Amino acid sequence: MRADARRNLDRVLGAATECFAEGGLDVSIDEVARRAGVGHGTVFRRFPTKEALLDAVLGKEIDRMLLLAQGALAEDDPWEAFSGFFRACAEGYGHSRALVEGTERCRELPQMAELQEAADEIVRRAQETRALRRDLTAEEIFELVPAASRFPDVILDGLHV
Amino acid sequence: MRADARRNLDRVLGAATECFAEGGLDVSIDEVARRAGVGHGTVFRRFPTKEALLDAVLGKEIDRMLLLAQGALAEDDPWEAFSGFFRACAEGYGHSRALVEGTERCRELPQMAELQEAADEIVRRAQETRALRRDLTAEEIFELVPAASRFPDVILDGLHV
DNA sequence: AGTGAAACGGACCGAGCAGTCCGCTTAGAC
DNA sequence: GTCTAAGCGGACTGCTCGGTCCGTTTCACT
Repeated sequence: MRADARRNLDRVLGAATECFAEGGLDVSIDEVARRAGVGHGTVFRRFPTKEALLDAVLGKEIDRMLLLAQGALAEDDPWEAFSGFFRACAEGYGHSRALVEGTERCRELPQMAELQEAADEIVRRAQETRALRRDLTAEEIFELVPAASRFPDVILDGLHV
Repeated sequence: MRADARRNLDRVLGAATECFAEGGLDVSIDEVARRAGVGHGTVFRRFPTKEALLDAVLGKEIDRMLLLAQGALAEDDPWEAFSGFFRACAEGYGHSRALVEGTERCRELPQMAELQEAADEIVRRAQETRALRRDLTAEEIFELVPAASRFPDVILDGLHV
């Protein structure tokens, strides 16, 4: 891969991440290209459709979440692990409109399976110690993340037993 | 106003309410007109812009909420009044994507001032009896409504003292 | 039934979007 | 320095959408 191509690819991914985070998934490719300082033809050469670009951006966000989840699984106290991870997810959501609007699309990303498993385990451990209410599945609990991005303490209070 | 005009106006408002509730604010005017069984010229005759139609639909939803709020203010127990109203709001949000996506726009509707006042009073009373946590304003509390549309009990647990 | 105004609806316009294409530029191997 | 393939970007296309316009239809009053 040529050096200029590599550089432009990085710029495009960076610009797309920022644009979608700030303006949501409806931001146009022209806008992304402008912010990246390239022509929009260059964007389409790397990502054949807008959806492909979206998947790349969301995939990187999922990867970041996965690292956080693995960190939480290394923690001793299960409630601390859960609440810390939950707060981190909430903060991520608060910083990115792309995540909020793209939750549905994320479900179909390959990385998601692993993240799902990690999150399940974090929840299972916290529920085992009776610190976390047991009438909700992991999936349901993480539907509360968007709300928690504004008021994490209220939500965690509601989830604590 | 001619009878056919009145009938078509009702149909358009009804169709718009359904369309925006199901598909969000991005549903096209053509779609609304089709569901109403009229040409899209007829829609634009009554509502000069799409925004005007949106405001009409959202305004009617706000009116419904206001009735619920006044009902709650007639209730004896302040916590019951608050939690009942909060649940009703949550259910309304759950049934309408228009409300979710149009929260911002609602803020500028004339009816909103009165609803705001009523909600403030409902919250004030519940906080006075120490049933409702006092570290949040009414406005902040109602930002939790979208989350509560899925899991009202969790949110109310988090809000109860 | 006749008439005039009100209402109708679809043809039409312009803007903005995703996606394509091709002539020009440039990196980097020799 | 030369050469060539990889890379570039902007002109272009087709589509959808909000909004306008006007010839035709329908209501409702006498």
